[in-house]
Amino acid sequence: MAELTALQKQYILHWGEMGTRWGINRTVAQIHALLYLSPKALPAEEIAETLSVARSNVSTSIRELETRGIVRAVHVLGDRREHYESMKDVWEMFRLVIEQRKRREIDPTREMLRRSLADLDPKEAGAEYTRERLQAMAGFFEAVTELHDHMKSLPTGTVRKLLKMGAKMKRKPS
Amino acid sequence: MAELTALQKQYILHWGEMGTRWGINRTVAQIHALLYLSPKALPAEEIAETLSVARSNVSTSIRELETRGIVRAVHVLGDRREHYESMKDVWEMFRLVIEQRKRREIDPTREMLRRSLADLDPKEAGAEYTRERLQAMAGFFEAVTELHDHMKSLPTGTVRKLLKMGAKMKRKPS
DNA sequence: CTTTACTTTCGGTTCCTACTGAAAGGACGG
DNA sequence: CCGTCCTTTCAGTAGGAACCGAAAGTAAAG
Repeated sequence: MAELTALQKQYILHWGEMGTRWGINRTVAQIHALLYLSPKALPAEEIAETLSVARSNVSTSIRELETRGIVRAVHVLGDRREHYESMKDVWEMFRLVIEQRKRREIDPTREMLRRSLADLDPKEAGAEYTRERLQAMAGFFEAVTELHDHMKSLPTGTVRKLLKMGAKMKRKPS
Repeated sequence: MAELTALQKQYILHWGEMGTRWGINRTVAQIHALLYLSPKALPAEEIAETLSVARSNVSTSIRELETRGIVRAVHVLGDRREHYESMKDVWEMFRLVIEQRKRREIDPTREMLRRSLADLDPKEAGAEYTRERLQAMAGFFEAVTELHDHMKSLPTGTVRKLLKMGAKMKRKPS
């Protein structure tokens, strides 16, 4: 994996670029792409060389990927260095990512909305209208949460099926 | 709406903060929050004052919200200024956002993966493994796209129902 | 046609995040 | 217990996005 094929380069660059659009650090995303394509675990040193980034940068990035649970360290006999490998199950990977994203992007707002609705003083000017708006918004966040909670308890395969089913449901929408 | 209640302030600040986590500009998100809570359309000037941001900043932000289709200008009799109001249907709003997000975050990768799989030279070193990885990844992106395409053709109410159904499906997963 | 009210564009500044290189911090082998 | 190998931490820097205020642009009113 020391030498990258044109295709691998393209994939890694693209993934890095997309990462930024998903709010993920470019280097982090690139490292993930590299590890995902690599048949064997790689030491940090090699990652740094292959991607031409500072060794320290690799360290912090790997750390983030580890916390997210999509990269882990493995040990190779006769080598003192840590080697890193990416999770290969794509569906499971995105399940993780989505769960984390929900925690960061959905839950806080859902709670804020609940609190707001509880705190809302009916005597306040325009309380009527405000309540209406907040409730509409809260409805959405509650629904998303509910759906997510059900899905996360299912194994990967089932989720895949569920998506397929949802796709078919179009035909008899009633 | 010139004077904000504590609750409204809280909502606007929170929404702005969340915006940054969703990759949306803080000011843009705040303006949206303000308009969403406002019973009547507001002129840019008033938005700027209420949020304490530069008038020009409001201009560009409003523009972005307009392009996304979640804010529009309306005219008030006897007033030369443009007044802006937010879309109030939350579900429709997120449908828009998700669609745009998909265009930016899913489609390009899906295409890249297709191209890569087409270009993949079987004689290349490790082509076997690379193909396997790419295919797994592509499978996910194709599934997401398929699901989205079906959903976007449905009216808001149906999507809401669909989500509810998905939630129930847990009980008989077969 | 000119004035006035309003909006947008644009160059410069500020702020924030990502990245580097150097130094400090483990841990293993001898 | 010292030296070596590897990893992490940290302060400083560079690059980019957001924001401001001034200037230019547009359109309605008189």
